[in-house]
Amino acid sequence: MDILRELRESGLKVTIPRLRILQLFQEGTIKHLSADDVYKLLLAEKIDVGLATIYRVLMQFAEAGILFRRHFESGHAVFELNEGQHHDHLVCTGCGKVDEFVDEGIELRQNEIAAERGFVLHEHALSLYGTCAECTAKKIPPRRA
Amino acid sequence: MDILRELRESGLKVTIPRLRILQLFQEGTIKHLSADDVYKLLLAEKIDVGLATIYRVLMQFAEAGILFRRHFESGHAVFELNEGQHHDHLVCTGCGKVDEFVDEGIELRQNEIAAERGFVLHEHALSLYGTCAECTAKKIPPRRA
DNA sequence: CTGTATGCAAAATCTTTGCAGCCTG
DNA sequence: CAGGCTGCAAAGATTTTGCATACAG
Repeated sequence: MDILRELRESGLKVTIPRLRILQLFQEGTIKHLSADDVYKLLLAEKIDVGLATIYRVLMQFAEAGILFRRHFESGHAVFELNEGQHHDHLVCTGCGKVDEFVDEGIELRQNEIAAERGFVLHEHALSLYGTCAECTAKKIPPRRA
Repeated sequence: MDILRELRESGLKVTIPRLRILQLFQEGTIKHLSADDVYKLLLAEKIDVGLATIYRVLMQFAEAGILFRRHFESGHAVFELNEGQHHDHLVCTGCGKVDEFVDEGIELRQNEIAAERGFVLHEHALSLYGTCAECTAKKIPPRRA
């Protein structure tokens, strides 16, 4: 199993919480999960786990490069699988849906801008906030800033 | 005074805390301030103010469109003056310095991307994280994710 | 005067840490 | 069997809310 290898290569012991958490992300049903989301999902599976463990595991996964930690405007962190391919986010403020995209042109300009200012870029986050087609149809108003 | 008008137009009474907070941002010495930054600055000015008031005022200013509320990777919110001109951020993870930029090409692509997906865009945030020239010279390593 | 705004303290969130015992390798 | 891992509870950090009093208009 590929999950096992990923854990071992990070020097992490294979435990029930780690396995289940990683599986949750790899299933891909919901790509962006907060610590609390994960907690609730595991409890629903009758897995006896503490929130503290979730936070510790998510942090370790992020440090190991297995997951990314994102901060949308929500005030709390959400995690998503690192699938190699970098991408940016399009967040619907109506229903919370998160869409992903990549744009080569934008990536290039970012590097140019950083270079012009003498910055060595090691990460970037582009998030677009809007109302998706369904929410527009339902006339759900843009969330206030 | 222009500050007074801005407050009155938002239907907010002109009080010492509001005046001082708005002045802090308009002075522009530091463009991005957290609630706690503002609190400390006001205390240093011998102004008797509570943290709760700062949060309330910052929130009201953000709702009135006077300030923007940003979430960089720090886990807490920072505010900056709404100077009309939209811009994005280049954050140094070494010293915390925040640089600003605008790129017409990126703006255009963002709108196209949103349109392609049926989103009505009402906001976006692009933050580049890197190491600035000075920190690179001092060999300050990129902060871990 | 009237309704807002404020300071203080308590509560609510989200996240991290300490600790004794459990489990993987 | 040793060291890492876990759950629980407590502590931290940031932000919000309740309430009586103070102040702007």
